[in-house]
Amino acid sequence: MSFNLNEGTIQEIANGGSPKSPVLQVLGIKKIQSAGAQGSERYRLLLSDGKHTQSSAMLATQQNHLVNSGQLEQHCVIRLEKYICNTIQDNRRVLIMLEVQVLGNPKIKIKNPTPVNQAGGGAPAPAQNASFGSSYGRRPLTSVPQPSFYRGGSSHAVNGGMNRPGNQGGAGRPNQGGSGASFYPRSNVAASPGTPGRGKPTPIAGLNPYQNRWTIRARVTNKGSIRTWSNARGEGKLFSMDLLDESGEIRATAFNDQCDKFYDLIEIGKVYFISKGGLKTANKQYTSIQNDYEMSFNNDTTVVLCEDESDLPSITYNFVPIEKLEEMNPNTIIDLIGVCKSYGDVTTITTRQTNREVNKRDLQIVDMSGKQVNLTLWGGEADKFDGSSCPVVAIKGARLSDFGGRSLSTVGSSTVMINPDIPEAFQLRGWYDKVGCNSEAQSISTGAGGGAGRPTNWKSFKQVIDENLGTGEKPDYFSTKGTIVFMKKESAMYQACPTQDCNKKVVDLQNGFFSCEKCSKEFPNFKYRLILQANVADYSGNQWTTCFSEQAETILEQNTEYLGNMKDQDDTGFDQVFTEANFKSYIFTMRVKMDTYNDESRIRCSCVGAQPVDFKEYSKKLINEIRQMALM
DNA sequence: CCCCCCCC
Repeated sequence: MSFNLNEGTIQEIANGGSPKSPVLQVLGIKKIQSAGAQGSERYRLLLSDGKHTQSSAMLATQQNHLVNSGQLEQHCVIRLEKYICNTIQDNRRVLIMLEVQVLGNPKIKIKNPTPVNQAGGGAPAPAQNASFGSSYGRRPLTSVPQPSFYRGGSSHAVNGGMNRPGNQGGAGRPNQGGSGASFYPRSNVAASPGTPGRGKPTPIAGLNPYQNRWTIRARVTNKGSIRTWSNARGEGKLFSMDLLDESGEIRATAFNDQCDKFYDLIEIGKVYFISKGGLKTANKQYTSIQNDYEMSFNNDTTVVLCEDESDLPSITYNFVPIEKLEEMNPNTIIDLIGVCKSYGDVTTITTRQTNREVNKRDLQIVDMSGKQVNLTLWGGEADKFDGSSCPVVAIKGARLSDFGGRSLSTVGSSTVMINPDIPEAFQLRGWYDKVGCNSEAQSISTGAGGGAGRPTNWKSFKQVIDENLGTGEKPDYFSTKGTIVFMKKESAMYQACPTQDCNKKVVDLQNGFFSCEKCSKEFPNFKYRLILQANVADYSGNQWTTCFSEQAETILEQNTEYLGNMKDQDDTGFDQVFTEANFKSYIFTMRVKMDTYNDESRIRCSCVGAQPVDFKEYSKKLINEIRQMALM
């Protein structure tokens, strides 16, 4: 395969131009790890257009998955669908790659490019917001105000509104020098000496603590209520908000004076010019906002409403599949999307610390990973939730807890969206209606609402061997649809201690008394117990298994006492029971565990459950498996 | 400068 790079585009960008969707080659990828915060990696790329190279290109964090998944690697040829260029100190330009399409990998460097001349002279930085691809209009749906699809992939943004007609290549958005005034509309909201007047807003992705003259243009996607605190270091009040633009997102907090000054002004969903404020390293433990830094408002901070805002996205997500939650540390804050398969009633609990009454509701959320997780909603969110249509639920900023394995809970700063108008939601809807609704998801949450007890772990006998089940420290449990093919009739019953809950085999003293070693007592009687060795076959193989009383009674369709009497008095009838029980099928739940006896280790399989086959349910499972295979 | 966010 041969690739044509768009030669000259790197120089054009360096000069302040904004060529549309340039095709470039990635010559190098360097991971930049920020100190402290986990998961805050950034990738710096060396780009080539065949003629020049550009070394200060940063991949927007929302695109990190391309590198992490191996799709984007050295020598890949890419089409840069969306990017912005940010001038930093000494007039250097940093290219932020917002959306990248990988075209292929020729595995070698194309041509012999030389570093681009960065000194763009006094070039007036005409179009920093360059070359944004088209958006697809979508009809408004649920809670997203005037949503429109903005960008695909596992993390994406939703536009705050449809693009205006003719909005191509920057028309209708901030552009060349003089028209900047329209970009900074006169505002009566909070005019101040610091009101921005000239230049272009800084992309949020370009904010850093080493630069203090900046103005961002951002949508408030979330706003907390005013909270007060009091600790050893003092006391005060604050509120936090999440800010979003095309390049990224950041959390901002206003303390004390700024809290009073800005609380009423800031409204969720609106776009503001915000300039000057402190930036410090973000503590990711408390937020799912994808930014290494966090903003705090200070005395110099100005906030000006921007009414012309339909081009800005209204929310971004960084969804984590449910199956990944099991590997994550509890207490992290994550974004999740899934279908609400079932839900509980609203219940009221009393908090331990403050004796406050609060409402809660548990939802069971499934996604295409085939896993299920319990999600707790609180307060008004719990009250108003209606799950009757199995809606898609997207949560930004849910807290992962280790209760019952893993479960999720909303917190004050979480945003819950029902049936959001985003590609993932449509995909989930389609999957759930066809496949998910008929399949049994494996819950990663046990306990309240998380699905009763252990999820069914379907394994064939062959899989049990292939996957070495039962060889670990703890026993493994699995279920299979199996058929009894042979039973050891002679040893199926034994004489046990008559004491309640002591099932120890007794010794017949041949004098009318029976001795129990465990109880150290002799009894004039005994009780029969079942211990049935049965050979069970499924489609893949067969397995000897030990069935104790309850399961053996199910399989033999007789009660133990009655069988015992038969064994003593009615040989023919006793035989008949086994003949009739043979070749019957059940859903067997087995426990497998390594057992060492006389230095010999072997896997012991005991039957802990034998349910009659519910053919309708079992067929659903098979149909679903066939559908899953068709999807592969 | 907060970072609490409930219950099983």
